Amino acid sequence: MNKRTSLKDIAGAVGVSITLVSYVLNNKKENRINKAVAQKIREVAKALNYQPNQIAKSLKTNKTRTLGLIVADIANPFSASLARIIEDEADRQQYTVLFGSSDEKAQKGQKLIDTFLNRQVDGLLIAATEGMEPQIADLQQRGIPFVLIDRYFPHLRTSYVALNNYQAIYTAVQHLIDSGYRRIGMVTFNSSLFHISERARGYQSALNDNNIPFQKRWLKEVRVDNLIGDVAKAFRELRTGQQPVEAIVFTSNSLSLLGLKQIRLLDIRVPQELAVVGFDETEAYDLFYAPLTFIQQPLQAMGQLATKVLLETLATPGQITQANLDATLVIQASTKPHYLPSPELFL
Amino acid sequence: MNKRTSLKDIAGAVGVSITLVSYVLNNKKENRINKAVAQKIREVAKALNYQPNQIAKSLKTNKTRTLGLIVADIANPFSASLARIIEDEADRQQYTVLFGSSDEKAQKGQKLIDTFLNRQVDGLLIAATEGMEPQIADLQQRGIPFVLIDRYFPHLRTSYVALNNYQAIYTAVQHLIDSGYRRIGMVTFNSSLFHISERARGYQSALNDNNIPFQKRWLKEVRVDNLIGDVAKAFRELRTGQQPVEAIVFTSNSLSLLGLKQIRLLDIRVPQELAVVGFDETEAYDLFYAPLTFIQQPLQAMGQLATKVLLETLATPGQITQANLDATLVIQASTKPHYLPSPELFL
DNA sequence: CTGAAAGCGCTTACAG
DNA sequence: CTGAAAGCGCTTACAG
Repeated sequence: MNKRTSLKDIAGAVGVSITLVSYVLNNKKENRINKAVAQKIREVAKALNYQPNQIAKSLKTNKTRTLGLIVADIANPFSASLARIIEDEADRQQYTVLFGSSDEKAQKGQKLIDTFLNRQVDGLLIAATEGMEPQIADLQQRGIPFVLIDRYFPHLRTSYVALNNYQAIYTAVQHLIDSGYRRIGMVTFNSSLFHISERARGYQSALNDNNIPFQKRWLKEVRVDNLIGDVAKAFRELRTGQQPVEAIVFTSNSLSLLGLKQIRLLDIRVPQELAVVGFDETEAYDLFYAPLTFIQQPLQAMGQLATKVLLETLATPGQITQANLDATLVIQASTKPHYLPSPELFL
Repeated sequence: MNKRTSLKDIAGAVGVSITLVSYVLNNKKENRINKAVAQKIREVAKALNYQPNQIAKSLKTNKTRTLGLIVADIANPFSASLARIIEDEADRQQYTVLFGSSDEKAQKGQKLIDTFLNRQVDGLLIAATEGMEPQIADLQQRGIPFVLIDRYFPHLRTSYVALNNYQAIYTAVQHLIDSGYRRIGMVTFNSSLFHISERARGYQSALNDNNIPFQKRWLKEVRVDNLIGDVAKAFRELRTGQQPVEAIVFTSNSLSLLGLKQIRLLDIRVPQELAVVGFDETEAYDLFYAPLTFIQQPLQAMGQLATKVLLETLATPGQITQANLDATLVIQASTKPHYLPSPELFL
């Protein structure tokens, strides 16, 4: 690679000091600098195609204008969409984003944090995994700017932007009950993370508030590392026995996808035989024969707000912002009222 | 943020020079260094939780161990999956990845290139867009290490790792013809990029080699910036008139998804009324009622090879590697032979 | 076996 | 209005 032009090169060419070149190109002390000289410097800089070396700049200023983004898996549409929103918001303020996938492993998460900090990122956006609580507490204690995204730890007083998971699920279950469904199952993750337990809590509260006794066998918790098998098994169990469930709520896009696949394979009629509520908006739902009722996360708001909060924290260290954003329940045919004869029957 | 510990801090604590600390922690000149001193330095470094400042290191060594990845849109599953593979391969060699989305705009692509180069990335992985040819030529001429991925410019002698698009489509169309279909349509992008024109060429060659006269109205080119409307329109046109097509090949995951959505909305029976070949593997296809025949890209190989080629280029500048990887046609029910009565009829 | 010194490309307080 | 100088945290050729 040809040598890049440096401030020194420009200074030499114009016959001034490096200092002056730096001031001019950074638009500092404009009022005190000779206009003609400034003009000349700008011209030469352009002619030599000067591009500042951000590394050198960073070493001096201690700012890299780089953010570190840690997601569970960038290949997951949820993470990828979020990444895109964050990229755009960061770019708007001339920040660039390093990314890494933790695969839901605390150890990989820690490694990414270390790597990013060694690269002097100005701040971190972290979708935390199970077991990362001590690491997050450590970041907090060290005064490193970060914002948790999508998941957070209720016992830690840190900034975060997350979904109001309790409300999201409660609303969905209430909607099912209002539509005449009583035996309502839920497929969720086997995880101690707060956002997951909140979903279970929302589910149970909704049942409870409607005087429907919660049945343990209605709540299926699957393992992330055996998703396909566990969802299939959970689905079978929910649909068999004396009293199969009449409706199922899935609590992530991947769970919804796998659940719908089961429905298709078993040729179950939705909503006549089973009502379904999915999670997240996905193009994939468009291919399912029944338009799906789903819990829509405010992705755009979540990504933008998290980025904004982080950038504000960089400007004003120490301030803590916590946001639980509400989900929207998009109601479609997959949860049509149970007690009404299906319109299809009249065709 | 508390001050990080530097080499100086360690040197001070141990009572040796910064030089020595640097040598020890980088495992250099091991044989000439006093074991006891080295031991002590390591202990203190650990006690003070020393983490090297990569920025300072980079300024000196001119290596950042960072790669810049430019995709069309990180939110697209194809880009996101590729990003994940690249991340893993880069991580294996202690590289970190900066990413950015060009939105298929040459200008955004150029901006990303500049930003990444200013941040002194060691190399670039670029999914080029229409109009980026001069920019790529410029990179090449400046001796900047990069590898094009997924797309390349045939007139430029640069490293690239791409799909053999001609073969991919040819194979799919040949398969349709072998299965008894004659009137075969294709929905592709309206783009001058080589990988797109190669798809059209593969399509036409396959028809030609089988003595099926190519019909202009069979080849639909849609605009990226009006995808939904254009695909719907293209689909309608392919299915109407005197001689509607009997089969359609879609040439991207997004086009396939939109096409399948049309099929679902219009309640077309696949493959009885229309055979379909999709592009890329997507979980979404699992929700479509008919298992889909699709063109499978060797994503893993593509991402890994591209990253490896780039890292090799960093070690041995100037060498050029070009790879066209073959796609695999995964044959399923959506292209069942036309001339056989559908098994369904016997049920 | 060890360390003083130069230098990577910038920024900026200070002096003139 | 302008510039010499220090320094960010490292690496490494060189001297001893």
